[in-house]
Amino acid sequence: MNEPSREHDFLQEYDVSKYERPSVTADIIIFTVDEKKRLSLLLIRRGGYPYKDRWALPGGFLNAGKESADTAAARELFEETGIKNAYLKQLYTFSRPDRDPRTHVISIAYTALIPRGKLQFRAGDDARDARLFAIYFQDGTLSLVSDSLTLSEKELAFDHAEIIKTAILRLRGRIDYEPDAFELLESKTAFTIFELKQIFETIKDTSMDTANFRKMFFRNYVNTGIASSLGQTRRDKGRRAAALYCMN
Amino acid sequence: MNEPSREHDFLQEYDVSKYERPSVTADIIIFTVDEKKRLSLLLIRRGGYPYKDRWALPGGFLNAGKESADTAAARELFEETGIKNAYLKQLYTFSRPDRDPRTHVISIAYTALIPRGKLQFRAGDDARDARLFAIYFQDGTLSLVSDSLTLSEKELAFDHAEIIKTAILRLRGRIDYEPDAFELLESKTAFTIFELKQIFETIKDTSMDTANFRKMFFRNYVNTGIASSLGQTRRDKGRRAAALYCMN
DNA sequence: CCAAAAGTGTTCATAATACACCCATGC
DNA sequence: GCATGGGTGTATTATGAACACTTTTGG
Repeated sequence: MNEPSREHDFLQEYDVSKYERPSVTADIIIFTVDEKKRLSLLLIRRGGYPYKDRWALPGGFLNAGKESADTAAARELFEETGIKNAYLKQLYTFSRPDRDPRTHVISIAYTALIPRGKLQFRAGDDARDARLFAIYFQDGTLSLVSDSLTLSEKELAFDHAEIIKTAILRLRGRIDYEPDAFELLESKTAFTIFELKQIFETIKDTSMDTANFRKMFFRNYVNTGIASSLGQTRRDKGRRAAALYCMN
Repeated sequence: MNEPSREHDFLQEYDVSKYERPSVTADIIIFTVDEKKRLSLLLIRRGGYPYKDRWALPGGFLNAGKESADTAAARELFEETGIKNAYLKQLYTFSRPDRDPRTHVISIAYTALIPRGKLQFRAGDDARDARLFAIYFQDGTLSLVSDSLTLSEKELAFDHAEIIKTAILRLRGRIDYEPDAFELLESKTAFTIFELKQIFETIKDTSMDTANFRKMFFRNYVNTGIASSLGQTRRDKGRRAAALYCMN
C-alpha cells in the first residue's frame, strides 16, 4: 500500500478552503392550534431586502463553527417566542442555489409544536411584525389567513410556501404513529380525550367518530403506557364532567 | 408603517457576508442486497487526512452557488458508481460543529437503493479503495463486514456510524408503506413474489410467512396498481416455475 | 327541551398472524 | 426421498369505520 504523499494531503486540505461555501440558515415552522381550533403557524414580516415587507418563516443564520443546526433552531425559537426546551424536529433541508437572490443560502427547516397558551410573540411591533396565520391547505394549494389579511403561496418570501407545505404533509403523515398530537395540548398532564381528538381533527382536517377515537386512544396510548388516567375529572360549564389523562 | 431606512437594509445585507459560512457536503448511503442476501452498503477508504485510511461514506463538497444538495448527491453517486437516475432520497442533515476536525462541515445525507447487479465501483484500486460491507445491526450496535475485514462503529470516519444507523432505521421504518423494496430488485420489470419477500426479510432482518406475504403483495401492490402480473413464468433449476410481476 | 360534550355498545369488512398442506423440479 | 421454492386454504384475532343510543349539565 502506497503511503500518500504530503502533496496529496495538502490537496485534500486545500479542497476544503477552495470550495465556495454556502450560507446556512435554520428556519422554523412553528405550528399551533388557535382559539378557533385551526392549525396555524407563526410568520414574521421581513424588515429588509430581499423580500422586504413580505411574510416569511422565523429563522436565522447558523453560527458556523459554534453551533449545530439543532442549536441554531432552538436559539431562533427562543429569540422569537421566549420558549426553551420545545418539541423541535428537523424537517428537511432546502438547497436550491437560486432560492435566495443574494447568494446560495441553504435552509435546514425545523418543525416546532407549541400549544397556543404557551406561544407569545412580538405582534404589532413597528420594527418586527409577527403574526399567527391560520392554514388553509386543500388540493395542494396553500393559503394563510390572519384577521383580514389573506396570503397566497406566491406572496410568501423565498421558497417558504414549499417548506410550509412539506411541513404540513409531514405533520399529517406522522400524527397517527408519533406522539406529536400531545405536544399541541394546552396541558400534557391534564387533558380530556375530546381535547386530544380535536387536535387530531385539526391536523387531519376531518371529523372523527367519538367511539372509535376512544377505542384508539386506549389501545394506542393508555395500554402502551404513553398516557394514563389521572383518576380525576374536570367539570366544564354546560356538560358532563370529563375524565382526565396525562402523558408519561 | 415606517419605511425602513437604508441603514437598516445595509445591516440586513451585511449580516449575510458577516457570518462565517460552514462547508457543506452531500454524503450517500448506497444500500444494496448482496449475493448472500445481506443488506450492504458501499464505503470508501479515505486517502487523505483527516481520518486517513479510515472507511467513510462516499460523498463530496457541494458546489456552492451552482448546485442543490440533490444535484450534488446525484453527481457524487455518478462519480462513484457510474449510475444516473437512481433512487436517491434525502435522509437527514448532520451539523455538529465538531463532526469534522478541519472546520465546520455540514453533511446533507442521502440514501440510494441500488440492486447489486447494477452496482459497480472501483475496488482494490491503490489510490481509492471502495468496498461493499455487509451490515450487522443489533441492539443498537453496528458492525460492518467485508470478507475478512470487520469494522466496528468507532473505526468509521467522522460521525458516519451515526449516519448509517439513522439510514438503516429509516429504511426499516419506510419499507412497509413506501415502494422502497422494489428499488432493490434486480429487475423491476420481471420479478417473483419470493424475490420481493427476500428483500423485505433482508431489510427487516426477520423471516416472513409465505402465504401472508402473498396476500399482502396482492392487496397492497397488485390491487392498488403499483405492480401487476406479467402473465409469464420463469423456470429456475430445482424448483417449480414462478409467476412474474412488474412495477408500473 | 335543547345543545354539546361524555361515554357505551353492536355490527361489518378488512387486516395481521399462525399454521396446515399440496405442487413442481433437480439432485 | 428430500430440499427448495411455488402456491392454496382456513381459523383466529386485531383493527377501522359506521352507527345507534344513553348520560350529564347549563342555558
